[in-house]
Amino acid sequence: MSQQDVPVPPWERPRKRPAPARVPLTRERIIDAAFAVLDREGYDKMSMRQVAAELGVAVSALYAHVSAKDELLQLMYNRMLRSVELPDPDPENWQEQIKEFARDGRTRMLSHRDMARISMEQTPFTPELLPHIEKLLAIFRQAGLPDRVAAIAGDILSTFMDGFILQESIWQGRRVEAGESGGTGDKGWPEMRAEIQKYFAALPADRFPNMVALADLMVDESNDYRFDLGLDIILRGLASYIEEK
Amino acid sequence: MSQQDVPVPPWERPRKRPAPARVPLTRERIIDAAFAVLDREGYDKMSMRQVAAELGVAVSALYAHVSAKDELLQLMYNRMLRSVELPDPDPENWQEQIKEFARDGRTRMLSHRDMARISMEQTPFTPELLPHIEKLLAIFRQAGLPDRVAAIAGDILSTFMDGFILQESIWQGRRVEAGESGGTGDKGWPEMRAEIQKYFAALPADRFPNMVALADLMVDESNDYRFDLGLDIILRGLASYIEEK
DNA sequence: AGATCTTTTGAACAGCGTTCATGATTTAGT
DNA sequence: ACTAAATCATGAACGCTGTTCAAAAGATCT
Repeated sequence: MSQQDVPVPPWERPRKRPAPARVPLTRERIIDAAFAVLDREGYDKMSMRQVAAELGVAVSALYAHVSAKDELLQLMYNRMLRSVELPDPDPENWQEQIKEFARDGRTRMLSHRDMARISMEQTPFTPELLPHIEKLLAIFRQAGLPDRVAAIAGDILSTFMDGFILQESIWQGRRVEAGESGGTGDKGWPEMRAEIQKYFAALPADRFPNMVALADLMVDESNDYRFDLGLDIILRGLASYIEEK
Repeated sequence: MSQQDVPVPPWERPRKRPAPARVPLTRERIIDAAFAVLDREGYDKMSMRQVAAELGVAVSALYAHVSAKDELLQLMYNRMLRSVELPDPDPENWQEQIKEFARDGRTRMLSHRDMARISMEQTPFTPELLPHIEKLLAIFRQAGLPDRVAAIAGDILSTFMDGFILQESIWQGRRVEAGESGGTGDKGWPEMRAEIQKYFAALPADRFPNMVALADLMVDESNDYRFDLGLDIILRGLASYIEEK
């Protein structure tokens, strides 16, 4: 930024050509800007025009590097899981390996606002994903899962992950919306949770006995806890197929 | 339709007022039209303007009955699960009960194009859903699940359902898109599946041994089969908690 | 320095959700 | 039956969206 405001000092110019005056637009820079806008404004407001504005550039300039918004979203998706790495199969610890993979994935997703929305729209079998799918398959197979289960276990898992995180971020989105309108409406997570819990507990007990009874458990637990429990349920289910081989 | 083109015959006019000449716009009619547009054009093209056109009415007329597009989508969502009914808990058959519920839900979703997209955006605890959640809880608890598991079992299940169906419909969407462009590109499901399978099988076997080995199983099975297997995995996982009570 | 090729621009198109004053139509009161 | 009141639908407008394209600007090479 400041590099292009200040003239380049002579002693730092060993290059033949004085380095391009204008920093050229690249895919990488566009993706960076897109993430900046996404994190600041959210998915709904992340328009091409906003991204261009972030770069101080005309909208149409983007289309020289990116064929459409869909492609940009795909690039963002790929960027996000660029550094994902799965361990080699360790049949003793396969459940823990999978859990760690899932938790890491969730952390990645949540590290960018509304990322789950973007992830959901992507085709599940992108070339960048193939190595990860391969490793997942390896882990499942070496754990002893029958092939027909191993073949779709990854599907089930990623479906759960995407779905869970998407729901999670939709909830967060609602909270922000509600907070924007009113002056005192900027209620945080705990307040909102308390409200819902109160609402559940106040339901007519004759028609909703179970909801009233479980109001605490349904709402009070953190998303981390619920995610882990869901993960555990799925892994137990998968494990139950091992003997059948 | 033809009722307003042809003058009303005198012998069929026992009403004081000759029945409103213009059929009044109602929420129900708007929802009907919205579904018509959705099924015909898909989610992306289902605009307020299209819905209004479907009714032969100005766009702004809709806003007298529906506060915003979000509300219309919510109404569509509620309409879809209006007739959902869950059985009373039968602890002997709880797994089969849940499976039937899930299969019925999936059928409903798939009966309207892109319905999963709409469903995903909805808050999970809408008043219309409460009775269903209550019954689900009843089934899970009477089956012997510990409370902390029963409380989020419904969450896990619906997350899986929504996620799975959404992925499913995104795939279908891609297929349609691809089919629209090219003349011979109108490839059906089986052709596409065969292509992907071929692609998997043709991967370098040294780097992707598991994918090559499981190419058939990963792609060849129908969505119904995969959905049922996923369901079974989750139910087995849930069942594994029963003893711990 | 001039010509070539790449990148960026600005304007435009068609469509979107939403609002609002105006005009039409149905309902209610006398 | 005729008028006053309330309801409903309209069309135009605002500000936004993704995307295209001829023209201008910039960098590169001879």
